[in-house]
Amino acid sequence: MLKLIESLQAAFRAHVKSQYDVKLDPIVAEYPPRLEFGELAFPLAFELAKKLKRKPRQIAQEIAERIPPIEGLVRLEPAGAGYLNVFLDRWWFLHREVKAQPISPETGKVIVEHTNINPNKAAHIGHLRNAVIGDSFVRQLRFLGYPVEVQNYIDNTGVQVADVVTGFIYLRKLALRNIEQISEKFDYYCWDLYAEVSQWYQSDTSRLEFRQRVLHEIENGHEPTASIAEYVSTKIVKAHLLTMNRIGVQYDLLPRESEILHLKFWEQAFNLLKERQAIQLEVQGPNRGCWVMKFGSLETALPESKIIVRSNGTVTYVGKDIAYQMWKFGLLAKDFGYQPFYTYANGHQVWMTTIKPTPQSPRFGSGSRVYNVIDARQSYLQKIVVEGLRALGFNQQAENSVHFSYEMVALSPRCCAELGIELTAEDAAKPYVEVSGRKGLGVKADDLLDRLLAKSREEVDRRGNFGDPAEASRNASQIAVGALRYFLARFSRNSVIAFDFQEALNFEGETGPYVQYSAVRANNIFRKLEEQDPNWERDVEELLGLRRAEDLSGPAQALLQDDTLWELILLAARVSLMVRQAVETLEISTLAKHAFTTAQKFNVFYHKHHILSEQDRRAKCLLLCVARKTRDSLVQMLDLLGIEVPEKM
RNA sequence: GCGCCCGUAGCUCAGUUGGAUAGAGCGUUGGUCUACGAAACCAAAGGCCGGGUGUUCGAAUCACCCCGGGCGCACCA
Repeated sequence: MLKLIESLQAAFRAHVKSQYDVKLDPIVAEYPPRLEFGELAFPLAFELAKKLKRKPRQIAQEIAERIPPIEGLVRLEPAGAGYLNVFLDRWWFLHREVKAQPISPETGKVIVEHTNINPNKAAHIGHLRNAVIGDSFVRQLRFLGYPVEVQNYIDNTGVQVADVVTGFIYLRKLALRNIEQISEKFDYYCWDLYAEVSQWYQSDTSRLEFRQRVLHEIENGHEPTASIAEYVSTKIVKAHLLTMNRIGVQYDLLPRESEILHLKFWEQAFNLLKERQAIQLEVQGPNRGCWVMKFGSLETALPESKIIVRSNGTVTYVGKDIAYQMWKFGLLAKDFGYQPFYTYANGHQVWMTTIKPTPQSPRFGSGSRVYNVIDARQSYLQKIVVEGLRALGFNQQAENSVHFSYEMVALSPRCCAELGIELTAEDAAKPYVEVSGRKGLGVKADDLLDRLLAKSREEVDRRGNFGDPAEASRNASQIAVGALRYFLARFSRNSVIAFDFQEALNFEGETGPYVQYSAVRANNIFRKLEEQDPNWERDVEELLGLRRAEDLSGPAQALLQDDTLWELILLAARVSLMVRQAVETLEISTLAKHAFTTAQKFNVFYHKHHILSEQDRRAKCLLLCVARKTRDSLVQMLDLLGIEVPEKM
């Protein structure tokens, strides 16, 4: 499809240049709203009309009449106020498109950072959105041929971990060996403890001193605090990996803040920042004694400034983030040590940073493009990180630092009621409530998954497709994951999701299971066919060997004119263009939508044409050809969304 | 106060870097099961695209101004 569009654009560009001496760029191609307007439409006559001061319709007419014939077109038609509508030779197009088109590999490593959950409590629904967006994006980049490295940053020395550690030591008064014996789900236990500690501070703010002490002890490796912090954060990171693995999300590397500190990444970045005068020491004013970064254009009133190093000499989060971002681009001349952390059931290994390197570790970092999947609330800080790179003179790296921003997941009022959450009057008045770990307010990822699983298992059992409970369970899990991942992918990234169980637990209509079901139906056709006629592929190949549409049988020729089939071919042909668009605009939902539309059209096709009972051999092969192409593109799109196709549904 | 984002059918959302008659799903009403399984399909009802002004051959889309809502703007992360 892309090739066809490019050749049409070239033909139009050349024609317009020679006939009107006008250079048009770009030449926009559109998909007409209805098939009666053709397969592609070019509004270029509108552009020309402006330059030539003539009526667009007249120009469109003229071009349609005078342009030399183009391969693959049946006709070119002026329409509406001045469109040029393209009508394709269906057999010619189907012929080319049915063959899978290889994608050439790209060079330059892409680093995608996502998930980044504080290792102090269970993952919640907001983290799931991050991971689903990040992982789908990674899959799409890989589809386009990019080498991708997935990083999940672990802030194991921050306030949030310190809070839970404070809770263990000062509130629960537990030693490490007691903590190790906690039998309940550890991330859930910490979820409650974290909320409890926050309350505990609130009722007596002098208790915040405990937090300060703990924070300090973690940074300096003071025992037993440091070991407790290490135990807690590592155990929770493991829990997060398992939760995310349930929905098919895996990582390559877990870079930890502790190594950024201990390997003195910051020191080196700090020296460079000073050397290149990207930051200045404030000698007066409220920020006296701090190193600050100033940015913003000088023409506008006040330049903004951000504290990078506090007056007590410690570095802020943004400072550490600048150092980390520099490392990602290979600008730091330092590197982490790496150790294997966990091996997934599929054999893939996640590595974690350490101080001492493991001899044969893979190479990480040194990307040429970096995407940080972080929610929109951190836009300001992400902007500062990029400004930091710019201030250091790394303009190219600044250009290649992309904040993949998306909106948060909030809780709908109904959802809060269902969870038994009592809201303050202020919160109750809002259209939705922000998730808050500190308040213990939110839907835990594993809970949601369990509920989805229970519901899909019920559906699976009702249908009685499986004798083996293990198979039924696997099937139910694939469907539950499909529902969840599709639900989180279908919203455009700038819209806040007001989470609602009823919607998330739905398996009908615009949902993951709907798309999965279409793919399963398509597979069923081929499974049955395999029993009836194991040599069917030979017949289909023979059909595709026919050069001219006239060689098809009468019924097959008639089918070629059926828009139901034709639409499916067109949708399938657009898949790689959709992926490209999704990646360029950072909009995963584009692909989710396309998958749904394809599934919808397939279901129409499925109802209209009963393939296996088709008597005409050529017609049957044509139907099979369309069904196979559609199935392949559905499977492909689902895979790019991280959704598996169940065996039965 | 400043900055970013959102406002489209009863509800939840799409709307292809300005294009043809604004589309889905849920919900509602009424139809379709002889199994390539109905987790599906068909049909109906439902819209001053928050309001206004402008730019344009053309605006849900762009600009400006309002109105309503969300989120940021720490020597927290």
